[in-house]
Amino acid sequence: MDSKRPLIILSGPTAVGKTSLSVSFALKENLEIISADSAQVYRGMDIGTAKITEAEKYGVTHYLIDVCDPSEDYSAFRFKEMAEEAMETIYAKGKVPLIVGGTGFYIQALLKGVVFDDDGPDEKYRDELTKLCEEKGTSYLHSMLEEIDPESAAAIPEGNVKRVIRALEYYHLTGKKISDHNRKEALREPAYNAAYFVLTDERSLIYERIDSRVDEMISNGLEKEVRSLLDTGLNPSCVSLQAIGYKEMVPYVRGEISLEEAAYQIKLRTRHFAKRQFTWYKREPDIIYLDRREFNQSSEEMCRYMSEECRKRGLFK
RNA sequence: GCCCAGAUAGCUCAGUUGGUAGAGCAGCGGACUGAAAAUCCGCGUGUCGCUGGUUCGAUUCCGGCUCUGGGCA
Repeated sequence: MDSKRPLIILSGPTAVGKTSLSVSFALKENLEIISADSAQVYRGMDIGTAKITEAEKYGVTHYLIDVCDPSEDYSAFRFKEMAEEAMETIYAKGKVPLIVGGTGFYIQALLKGVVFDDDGPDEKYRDELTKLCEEKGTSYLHSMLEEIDPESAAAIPEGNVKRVIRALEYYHLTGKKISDHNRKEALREPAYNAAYFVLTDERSLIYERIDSRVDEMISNGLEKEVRSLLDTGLNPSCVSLQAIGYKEMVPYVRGEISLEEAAYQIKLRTRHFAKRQFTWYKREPDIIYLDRREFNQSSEEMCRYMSEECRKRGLFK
């Protein structure tokens, strides 16, 4: 019936328990896992990203973990390229890929086959615009956008400098409006025959889990991990160090804030992140929610349900 | 026991020359198409500690009480 290739996705807010469920399900259905996580790609960033350990993998093959140096800039574009390559490998083995991770933006790019048709990022141009913004203010940049692409200017608040810069960059590289591009891409149908699961739980429970996980990270040596990253000469403003847990530990390591303050900030920002993830999923169509409360927290029951849903969609032969 | 200072939103506090109040943070909602664990936008009714009094009207002034700091004994 559906000629599209099969794809299973398991996403959900941070600290909800995706990793453990994904391994159980992969073992049950003989799947291989591709990580859709913007931070676990970086080598040497293990504790703060709650990266899966070899022991936790139980022999399941994982892709897109530890594939970048922290000095590199990973992106949705790179994720899509690398994930597609990994998927070919998996299909060639006669298996179905399981995408696991909390970066909804990456999943969207892959699932809908979004085309990134410019040659970005243009770091030089970005730096130029950033400097311009510092000198002349955010309204100046925004009015530049207003001139070339009023629709984007209306959609992007003046204060959102990163997205204003991206819109300007897109025009700079292609001569086209990013608003036209976005409108076109938004109409895309999924490129795969997919089952998109989102694992959820009561929010207060997730918040509690976040708090205790952050405490664990700190007692497991997050400070040391951040120190050794900085010791390699890594610039604290690079993309990898903007990840939660790292960004907040840097000022502590420099002696600017207390450990208590750093821990508080990490917990807070992780909660905010989880909330943003919830918002993202609300907007995504065709999500199959897996609410832990409805499965009595039993991963066995959740796996059974996932298998059923996949069969219904013809994902398994 | 006495003296002083506090007591206002979940927290830290501002304020009302007497007409029932507002910031930051938290929290909640939202945006997002090559930085996404990034970045940004929106949402503020709470016995103004309790209790008497003065007043048309008290969270605001006066008295008493309770609690919390600090000081003196």
